[in-house]
Amino acid sequence: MPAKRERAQETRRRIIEQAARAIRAEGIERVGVGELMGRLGLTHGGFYAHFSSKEALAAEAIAAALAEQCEHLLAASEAGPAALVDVYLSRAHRDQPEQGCPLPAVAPEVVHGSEQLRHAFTEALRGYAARLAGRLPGEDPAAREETALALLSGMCGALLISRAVDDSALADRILSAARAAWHRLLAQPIGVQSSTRTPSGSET
Amino acid sequence: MPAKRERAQETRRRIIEQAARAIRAEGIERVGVGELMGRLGLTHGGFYAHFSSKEALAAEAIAAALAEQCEHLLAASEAGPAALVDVYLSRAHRDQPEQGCPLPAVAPEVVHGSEQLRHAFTEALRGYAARLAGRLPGEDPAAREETALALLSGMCGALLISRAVDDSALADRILSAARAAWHRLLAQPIGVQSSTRTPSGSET
DNA sequence: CTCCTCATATGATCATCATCATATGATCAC
DNA sequence: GTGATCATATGATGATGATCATATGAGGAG
Repeated sequence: MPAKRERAQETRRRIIEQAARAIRAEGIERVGVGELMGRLGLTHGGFYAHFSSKEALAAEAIAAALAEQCEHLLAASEAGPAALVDVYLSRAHRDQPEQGCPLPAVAPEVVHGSEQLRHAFTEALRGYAARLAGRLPGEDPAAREETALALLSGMCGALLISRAVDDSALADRILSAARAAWHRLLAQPIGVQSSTRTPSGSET
Repeated sequence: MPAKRERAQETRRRIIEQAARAIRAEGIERVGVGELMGRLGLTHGGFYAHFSSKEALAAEAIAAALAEQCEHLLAASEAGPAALVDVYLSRAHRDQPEQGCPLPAVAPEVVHGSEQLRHAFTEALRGYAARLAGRLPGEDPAAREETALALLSGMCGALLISRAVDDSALADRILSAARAAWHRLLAQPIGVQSSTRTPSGSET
């Protein structure tokens, strides 16, 4: 009975895909199981044939969204780290959360989530930062990874606040200010802590 | 009948104060009206004598929390902008969200909140950034305000991700990496956009 | 052709929660 | 002291939503 099983797997995949979009746009808690299934032309009942709980789905959806966003950023960063910043902190990214980075939408909910959810989030983030680090300037791989963590979390915050704000002019200023800051920072690699080393590498 | 009215005003104040703490620790949606009143030794019924809705309370509580945190940061920044960064991105701040900055906890919920809530948030944030800007290095007031926006949103993101993560070592790395990044940035003022001006001022 | 299996649907159930309607009981005016 | 007033309490109500129990119906096996 391969046909049936394939169909089920395909449904499962579609649920994750849809959840990955919905969660980024609305957050985990605001997306109901029934609503999610409804968007796929299904009903709520079948959900638990695929996932043990809503949180289990959330964990998979977050990982999927992070991986997708990571690919997107890696592609953008082929033009250099400045391009990466510009893509992340763009108005397009701010205004299309369902296609973008899941961090701003889900991080606050992960804080209060189950152990399982937090672990899935952590591992996905680790991979995200590690891959991004390869695109950053600097010689020391450890320092590049620190930079990646600071950059990701920092840009995530700017995007989040920019989305929360009422006034579009202020929202734009937040984005452009953050872009300027990170452009500066990436122009020279960051040493660990406050120890200032001899700066060396510059662009990719 | 002043005694009665004073009592009611005092109760109202206590509700806001308690909400400001609870919201920072758990987010708006996770804090129920009944639970909140219960923590004050009251019951849920009287709530609507003080506030027209839960969101109205949230708007006031967020503004109160932002103002409180602003005072705290201003005090810390008397030792210079680096101290401000160190206080915000400290483990203590990460581990005591109910006493700290409301941005990481509430921003994601504000994004999907009512117009009223978003507006209250925006105005409070504007004041927060403006006051902080006074403590930042640089000659141009406009540029200092840009820096304040980038700094606030960026640090908020680092704190948020640090709280979400499972692994305390990784959480600490996020904080220290962000500290290093912002120390660097504040060592020289940021120009607007990517236009590079002649850097001038340095520390406080 | 008939039965079985499994993916999905239908229809509870149970909990949580914001909100409102009404009751109570203390404080204040007279 | 006695009645009015208002802050707070008690007790619905209605909505939402996760989860589960059971039904259905289309494949595939014999």
